Amino acid sequence: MAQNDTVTRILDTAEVLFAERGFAETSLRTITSKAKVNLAAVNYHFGSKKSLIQAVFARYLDPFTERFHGALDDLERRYRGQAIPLEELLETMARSVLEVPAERNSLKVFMRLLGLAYSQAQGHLRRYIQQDYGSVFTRFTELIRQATPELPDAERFWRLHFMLGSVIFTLSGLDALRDIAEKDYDEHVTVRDLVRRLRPVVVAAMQAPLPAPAPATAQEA
Amino acid sequence: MAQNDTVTRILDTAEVLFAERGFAETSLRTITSKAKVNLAAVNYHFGSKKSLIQAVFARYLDPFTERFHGALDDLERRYRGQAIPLEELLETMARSVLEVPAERNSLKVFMRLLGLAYSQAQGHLRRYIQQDYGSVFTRFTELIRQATPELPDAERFWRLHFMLGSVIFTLSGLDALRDIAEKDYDEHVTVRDLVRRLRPVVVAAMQAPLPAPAPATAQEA
DNA sequence: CCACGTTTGAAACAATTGTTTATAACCAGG
DNA sequence: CCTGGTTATAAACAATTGTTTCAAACGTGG
Repeated sequence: MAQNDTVTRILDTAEVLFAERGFAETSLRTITSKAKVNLAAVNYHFGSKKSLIQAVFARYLDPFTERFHGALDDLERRYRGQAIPLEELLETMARSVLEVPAERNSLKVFMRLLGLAYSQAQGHLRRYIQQDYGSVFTRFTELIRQATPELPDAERFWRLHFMLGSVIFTLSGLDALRDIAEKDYDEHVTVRDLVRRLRPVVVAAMQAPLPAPAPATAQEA
Repeated sequence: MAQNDTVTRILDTAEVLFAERGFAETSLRTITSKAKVNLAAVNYHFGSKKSLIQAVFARYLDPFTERFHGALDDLERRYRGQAIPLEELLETMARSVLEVPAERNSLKVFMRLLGLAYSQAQGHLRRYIQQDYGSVFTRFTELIRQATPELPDAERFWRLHFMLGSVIFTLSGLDALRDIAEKDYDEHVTVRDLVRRLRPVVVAAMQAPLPAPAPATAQEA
């Protein structure tokens, strides 16, 4: 029934095609023909291509934010006011991300979509995500702030984005990188492997010594 | 003269438009009209849109690889056979990247283009870059290998890409992130500032402790 | 000055895009 | 049964895309 439903058939097909070809490079005709659905169905059910893209994201992000909020609730309850250790916070986020595909498609697709959203020029997508799902991120960063009181606010901001870049970049480009890695080293790596490898790196990065202060150059005030 | 030359006018306009809107989202008509050049000029001088894109990259990457190779030559000469320290290698790479805009446009545009190239689905662009400019990267990673003998090869491979992600992600999304950072914290941050902030983070990440070995899960051999 | 290869110009091309329209099929509730 | 709103279908739409064509303009070597 869910499989035969036109709406979910469109979403299922669209998310895969978007992930492997990008948004602009995926036409509605490609989606509808592969989904065995009439072309007009997209505009009928979603209104426009743009809305379809957002719907694809919502289907991933809604379960994720719910889980993540719940996990953070648990954490705060357990630590009741005390600062939650950095490792716990990162661990919780990783666990929440890894749990998403239980309700949806592969985690690989999800990360690829996220990567596309952030690299999208102009950034209507990033703005949409920020607007509808920014609150979890805000809550998370605030907890990170309490876990790393020694870091200046600006420094923490940038380091968080450094790490966000590591995660999104490697996980969204996983297929291409895996090909290289498999050829050069034996290993067949999974998303979970990468998350495991990311953990100590992220912790070390957040706890790295502060950079040398900016040198006063001639062209600056 | 260089300014009046049709070819360079096309390239100058294209790289800016590509950087701020993406490749698929930038039409040849937008480029040629903004460059005050006839529409057919692109196909006449470059053959196709695809070739134009590659030409835009070549104009950045050619000077970069030349400088970078030269800088690595200097380093190897100075250390004559001994392993070059990690910090030196990173410092050299950063300096080479920062020097590029001296010959070309802004560094911001360069990083944005790199980010787009890597996030491009399918990845013909990534393949083109790898094919024509992969040798410098290979040389660099070999030196990194000698500088971090304690790291398993696969681990170093992934950590390098983690860091590549940090750099490309933050620097290519600089404009959007800067807006947030400026609002929340005072600072007006430049690319050079980010590179300075990246240094200790990258070093710490590369030297982080090894991850816990992969747990033997049920579905794995 | 003329002739010839190079570059520019305006127009047309064929293909593809997202979206809309009008009609048909469906499928419940009276 | 049939009637009314919901969904599916095929066709057309208008706009935009990259590319090609062919004639005009250019500029340089004879």
